[in-house]
Amino acid sequence: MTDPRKPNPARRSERSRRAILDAARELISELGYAKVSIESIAARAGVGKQTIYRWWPSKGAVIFDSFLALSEGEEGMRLPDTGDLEADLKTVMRATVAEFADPAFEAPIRALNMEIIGDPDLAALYRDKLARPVDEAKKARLRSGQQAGQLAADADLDLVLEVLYAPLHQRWLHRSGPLTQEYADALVETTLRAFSP
Amino acid sequence: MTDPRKPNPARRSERSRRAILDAARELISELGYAKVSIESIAARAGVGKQTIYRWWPSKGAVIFDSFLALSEGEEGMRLPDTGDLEADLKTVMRATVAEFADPAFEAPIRALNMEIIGDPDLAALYRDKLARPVDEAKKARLRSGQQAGQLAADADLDLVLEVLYAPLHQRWLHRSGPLTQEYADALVETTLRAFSP
Amino acid sequence: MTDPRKPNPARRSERSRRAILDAARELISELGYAKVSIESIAARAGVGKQTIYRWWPSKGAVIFDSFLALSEGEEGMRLPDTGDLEADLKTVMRATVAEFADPAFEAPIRALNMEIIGDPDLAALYRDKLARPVDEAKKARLRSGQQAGQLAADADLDLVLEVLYAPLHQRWLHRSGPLTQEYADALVETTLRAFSP
Amino acid sequence: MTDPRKPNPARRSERSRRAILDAARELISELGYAKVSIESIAARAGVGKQTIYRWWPSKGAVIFDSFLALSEGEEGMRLPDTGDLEADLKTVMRATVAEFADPAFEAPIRALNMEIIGDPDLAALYRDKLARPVDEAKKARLRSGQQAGQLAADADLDLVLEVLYAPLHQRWLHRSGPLTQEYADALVETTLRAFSP
DNA sequence: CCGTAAGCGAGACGGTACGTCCGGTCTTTAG
DNA sequence: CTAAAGACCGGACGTACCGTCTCGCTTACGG
Repeated sequence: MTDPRKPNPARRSERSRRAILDAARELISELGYAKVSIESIAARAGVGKQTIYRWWPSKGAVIFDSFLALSEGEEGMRLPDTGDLEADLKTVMRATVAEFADPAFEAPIRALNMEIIGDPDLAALYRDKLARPVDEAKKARLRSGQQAGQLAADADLDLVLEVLYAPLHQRWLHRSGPLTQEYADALVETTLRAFSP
Repeated sequence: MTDPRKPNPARRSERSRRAILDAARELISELGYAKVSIESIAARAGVGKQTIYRWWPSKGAVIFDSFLALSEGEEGMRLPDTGDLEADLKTVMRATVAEFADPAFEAPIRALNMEIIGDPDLAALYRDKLARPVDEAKKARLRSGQQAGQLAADADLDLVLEVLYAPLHQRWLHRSGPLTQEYADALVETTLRAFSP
Repeated sequence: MTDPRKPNPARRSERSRRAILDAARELISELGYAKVSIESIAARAGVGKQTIYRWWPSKGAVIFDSFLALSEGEEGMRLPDTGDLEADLKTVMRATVAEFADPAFEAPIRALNMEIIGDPDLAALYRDKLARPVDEAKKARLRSGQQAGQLAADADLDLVLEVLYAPLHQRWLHRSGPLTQEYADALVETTLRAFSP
Repeated sequence: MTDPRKPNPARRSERSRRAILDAARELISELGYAKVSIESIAARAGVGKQTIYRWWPSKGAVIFDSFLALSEGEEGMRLPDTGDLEADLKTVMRATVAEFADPAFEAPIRALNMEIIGDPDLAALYRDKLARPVDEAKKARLRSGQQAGQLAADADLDLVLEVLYAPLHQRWLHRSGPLTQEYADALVETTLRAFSP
């Protein structure tokens, strides 16, 4: 017996769903998170407000889903593995730095982060759907390095990831310092020293 | 010639200022950042809305100031220095972990972080008024450890601080893992190994 | 060739029709006209909204029909004819007063009147289907009185009916005075005096 | 001690009040009662919705007040008194017929009547503020006729008014017959015959 | 020491957006 | 092919706050 108050997902309009997620992403890029309203998303998407409220519990959830939709195809994500862990990590970290520097990415990702910080449910969803797959790919590369003797065999890979990425992420979030390639390199070197065999 | 539109700070009512900052902090603790409105702050403080708008440019600024007011007396902050850098850092990190675990601190600090992430001006203010003094105290202890040969002489102390604190901060912000004393210890050990002489 | 947009009455579900009309009357009694929506009628009747829109052009039409259904059997309506016109009219008028006093009748009839006032089409339908049969029965009794010399031979019976009923109806609609049996009697007496031979 | 939830009438903006009442009357004339929304009134008046909700409990109340505002100046209403009651009443009744024929009056008055029928509070207000003054003026003329021996000395003037006006009013409300000057005359003659000395 | 200009509480104002309800249309599935 | 179910677009509802704007009223200078 299903709860009659819940909408029936089978009848959901795919056209509307896409229009809403697209509109959400566009508006966030154009106006910034705070100035985007559910009304403006509905208007831009050519959709009734109720259609948004029927399927999402909050503005944050819509925005979150608009990100999820973006990264839908990237299932089999894989990091470079040249055999040189330090070089590979630097490549990846520099790419992350570049991403943060791109204003088209900046605004929406920042908006997503604000949402996540304030909403535990969204945070959990974020970890499951967006962060974990990426982290697993990174840990796969780290494990490969571990087997190659470039990392301590007993290193806690989650901790390694945090030491590697958290400083970068924090600098970006708080704008507390420049995000340069040198900084990315320094973080890689520091992390590898900390977890050297 | 003074601008007639700018209020005269000399006439400012200290009673109102305190009432507003207190009300802001209380409401944030009770309701969380998002549900606190300027109107509710004014009502709780027994103050006209205009009195808030006269002295603060935004809700974020009020909340920020309410924090500033708290840490006003702590000017001469000083970290313990027993000569054992690792032990001292663990003491401090464990204290930070305890702070994050206290729900009375949690909500307001989280609110402050959300504000800072979204508002560059506030972020700058935060760094100057709140973060820098604390960081300087921490760096002073690190420098002392450096002179004692417990840290590489050429270590970039800002980077050390980031490696030490950012993972903890990120875990808390994203609720991506448990904040335990063991975790605090592990971060200290990892950091010291990374920057060992 | 039939118009494909028009539903085929032959296929109409009698079960649904009754359920809708019953639900409409019940809801009007319970909530009053203004608070009854087509959605609530459909829900109460266990019927899709489309089934209502397929067969009725407006909420008013549904409500109107729900009345029509009630008075379906009363085709051969007939007023008492004891030979004493005044006595017979008083009997009928007192019955009308009693009807208006019954709250179970009050709400729906009031709703019907509001609909009729605002919608000329409905008003025409009302006159044809509901008012005329009753009025004809009344005029039959008046005509009988006319032949008995209790009413002027040239009296306009439509006018007589209006003078007799309109004051009562207006008092009820506007709640501008008490609806008592004395009042009913007074109207009969007044009318008979006005149209005495 | 005043109820703090009630707005302070002293601060009320006269400009807004007039703009709202004017907009309401205009829109009713243009669109009819059912199609006028509070939002459209607010928009037309250049006023925030809250300003309407602050001072009126319902759409009906606004529309009612817009009528009240119209008849504000007509305090000392007085009917013609030529000494010939029948002639004077015919003059007045014909004027009423003409009013009902004017489409500019028709729509708003009809709207007002629908409101009154459905809302007892509004009905009471209507009787006190709009109907009573007019009725008193009419009764004054009737009383004068009574003293001149043109009306039975013991006639209940309220009843006289009802017999005189209710048929006309009902015909108009239900559109159940033509509103002609002959009809007006017939009503006057009928009424005077019913209440002749 | 007194007028006057400021800050103050209160709260009305024009607005924007909220989240809900319903109108009327359209689509899917079952019978 | 009808009917139920219910999603859809649209738009009004009544509420909450926004930031601005008077109101009187204290309160503290400055002539």
